[in-house]
This record gives sequence, C-alpha cells and structure tokens, in this order.
Amino acid sequence: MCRGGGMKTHRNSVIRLVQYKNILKKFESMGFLKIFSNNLADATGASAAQVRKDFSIFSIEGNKKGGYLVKELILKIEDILGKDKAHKVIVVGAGHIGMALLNYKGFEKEKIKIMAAFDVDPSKYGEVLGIPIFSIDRLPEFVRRHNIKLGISAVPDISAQQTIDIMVSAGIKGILNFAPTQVKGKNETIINNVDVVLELEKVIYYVKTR
Amino acid sequence: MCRGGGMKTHRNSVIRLVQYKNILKKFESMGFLKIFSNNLADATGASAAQVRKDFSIFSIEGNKKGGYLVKELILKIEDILGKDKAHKVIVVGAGHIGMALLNYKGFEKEKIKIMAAFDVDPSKYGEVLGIPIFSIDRLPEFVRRHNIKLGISAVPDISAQQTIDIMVSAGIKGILNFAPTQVKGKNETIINNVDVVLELEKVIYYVKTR
DNA sequence: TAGATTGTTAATCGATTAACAATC
DNA sequence: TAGATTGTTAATCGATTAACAATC
Repeated sequence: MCRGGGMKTHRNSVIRLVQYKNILKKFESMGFLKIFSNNLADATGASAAQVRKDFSIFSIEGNKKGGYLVKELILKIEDILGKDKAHKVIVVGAGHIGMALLNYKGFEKEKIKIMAAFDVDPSKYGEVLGIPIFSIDRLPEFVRRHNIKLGISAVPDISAQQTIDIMVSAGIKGILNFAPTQVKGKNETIINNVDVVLELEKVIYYVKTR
Repeated sequence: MCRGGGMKTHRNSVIRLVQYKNILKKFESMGFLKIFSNNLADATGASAAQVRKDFSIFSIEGNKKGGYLVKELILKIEDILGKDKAHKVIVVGAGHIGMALLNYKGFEKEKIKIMAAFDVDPSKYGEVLGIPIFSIDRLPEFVRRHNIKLGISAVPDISAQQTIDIMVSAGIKGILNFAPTQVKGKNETIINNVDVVLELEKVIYYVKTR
C-alpha cells in the first residue's frame, strides 16, 4: 500500500479491524448479543490483549465486566472503516479479472457498489448483471458526474501506469491495482497492489522451507 | 499467511525478495550487467540498508566495490524462492475467478504451471488454453499421480473449508485461498488468503482518513 | 591512492504482549 | 463480595535504519 502524504497508519490494526467485523457479523447472525475480547482473539488468531489494544487505538470502549455488545461494536467498526455509507467503485479492464469482479457477490454486503466498467475494446461494451461496460474515453465524465473516489484497475501489465494516470486525473483517490507493475499515483493517491503471482510465490517459499 | 509448525520466517524479507527479482528481470532485459543496493532501493521503495540486510539474511553476497551481477543475483534469489524448478499447481473452482486464473498469462514466466482445474459442475468440464477441467472427484488421484504440492482454491465461501480438506488429504502442502472465509489447514499446511473485499476496504479506510 | 560500495553492528523505531489496577 | 473483564502501562520482541569498518 502506497500513500502520498504522511500519517500514523496502524496498518495491521486496520486489517484486524476488518477481520473482527467479519467475525462479528457471523456472531450476530448466530444470535449472539455480547462478545469478549477473548472470543475475538480465538476467532481471528490475535491475542486478547491485541484485540483490546486495537479497540483502544480507535477509541472503541466496551463494558468493564460485560465485554462488548455485538451490534454496537459492528456499527462502531463500520464507522471507522468508512462503511457508514455505500461506496461507489469503477472497474477498469473488462478482461477475465474484470469480469470476475463484476460477477463477484462479495461486494454488495459490504455496501460496495460497482457503478460501471471501462475497456478499450468495443466488443466488450454492454452490460453484466446490470453493470454497464463503457469505452474508457467516457471514464472521466462518468467519474466526475457520479463523484466516484474509488477504482479497481484490472488491465494488462503494459497499460497499468496509463490507466492509473487516467483514473487519478479524473478524480479517483484510492485504487486497487491487479497489474503486477510498480505503478505510481500522484501525491495523495492511495494505491493498494494485489499480485496473485507474488502471493503464490510466497506459498512456494514457505512450502519449500517448511 | 498461516503456517503449522514454527520457523523463523522473515515474512517481509521474502516479499521484498520477490520484488527485487521482478525489478532485476527488468534491468536484465534492459541490458544491465551490474546493480547496486541503491538502485534496488530506489526501484522498490526500500532503503539501501534494507536491501543489503535482506541479502545478508539469505547469505547473498555481492562485490565490495562493484555491487551485484544482475544475472547471478536473479539466479540466487530464484534459488531461495524455490524457482530453480517448475512448480505444478491445480486450481479448484472453475467459476469466474478460476477462469481468470486459467487465462492469466503471468504464471508462465515464473515457471508456475497450472496442470488442471476441478469443479463440481459437469457443465464446466472441458479444456481452457490446454488446461483440462475435471470433476473434483478426480482431484486426489490426479494430485498423487502428478505429485502436486500446490493448489489454488477459488470456490464459493460455503465450500471453502471442504475444498481445503480435500486438497490437504490429497497431499497438497501449500494453498492460495480466494474465499473470504477463515479456513484451517491441518498441521503443516501453508495457507495464504487473498481477500479482494478486505483489500478494497483497506483502500476505503485510507482514502477516508487521508 | 581516493572514492565508493558492501556487510554488519549497534541504535532506533514500532508493534505485540504481559501484567495489573480499575471496575462492574 | 468474589470473580471476571476491560483499558492501559511497561516490558518485550522484532524489524528497520544509521553508521562505519572492511574492502576493492
């Protein structure tokens, strides 16, 4: 993850916060009302002290004896993660990865809405599950009109930097990038890289040295 | 990343090692013969001291004055990462993510070969780019016959744990898991989770707090 | 040689954990 | 109350960086 400006990040705490939230939703659907730091620790693999420390960092308070109320805790974490309102996202690149994203069911329950996809290839234009696929030329206008701040780049390696540039100048502030290229955003753009080959190479290393 | 047994990991060093290797291949293709810790630092965003420290951890030596020979360095890193020989992988789940993986061009140049895919849905059986798609019933026999140690799980959330179990009992030692579920492998299995929604939620958080 | 770069040690920084007082 | 849990402080652990002797 690259960020432009400086800021105290608590990178790992944020990741764990997402995990706590996911576990909590399961607990909620199972009818649990209260939860203790120990339960969250067991479910996520963190220590109980870590759970409480994370909460402390984000000023989440529980009850000295009775742990945390599940529903309340979910709301607080979602608030911190910016999940209080829906998030509009565009996808650039309607190849196999892009299509997998358009068809992916996991975004909706996290209030993430893919508004449109964009591609250079006219044969891709159309609609998938109600999501329109446009020419990339229409990206800047679309992004501005809908006031979209988030984008996912799923284009080939070679087009990655150019795509990032287009997104950033259109006003996109945060990008999830699937191209295995070192891309650079201007100043304050958040870029998070997902590199499947790298992730598999980590597995190979650990299997080898196990 | 979850591992069963204990072991000094240098988790971040391994990730950087992969990044150095990728940069080095670019340098190589540009005709460079030598490289200095400073060059690698600039290209990857690490510090020069970090680069040399990483090399020191893995006993990679350079020349006191003349930096490192690019070709030699690539070979040494590939050796550490276990890239000295090709790696056979299976993909379980031939939905959109599975299909994106089968069509992905990035594995080949890292000597990663997808040997087959498996699915429960007979309508998926067939072949994609020469990669056969079989019934999941044939997985154990196939894995044993080809002595495959690596797998990628791209099945729906609900089937994730069951799929991991099948892979592990068939002899798979390392798994890249795309399901957003907390899965557990037995004892010594390496499991690395890729959760696209989580990665996007991180971006949302950092954009929000920027 | 003078200058530049490696390899390593010690210092710093940050993140995790242990411990415990405060509290219900 | 006694027991249990939170919230926070101090201790520990690990990773990064600064600095510099060794070397070419």
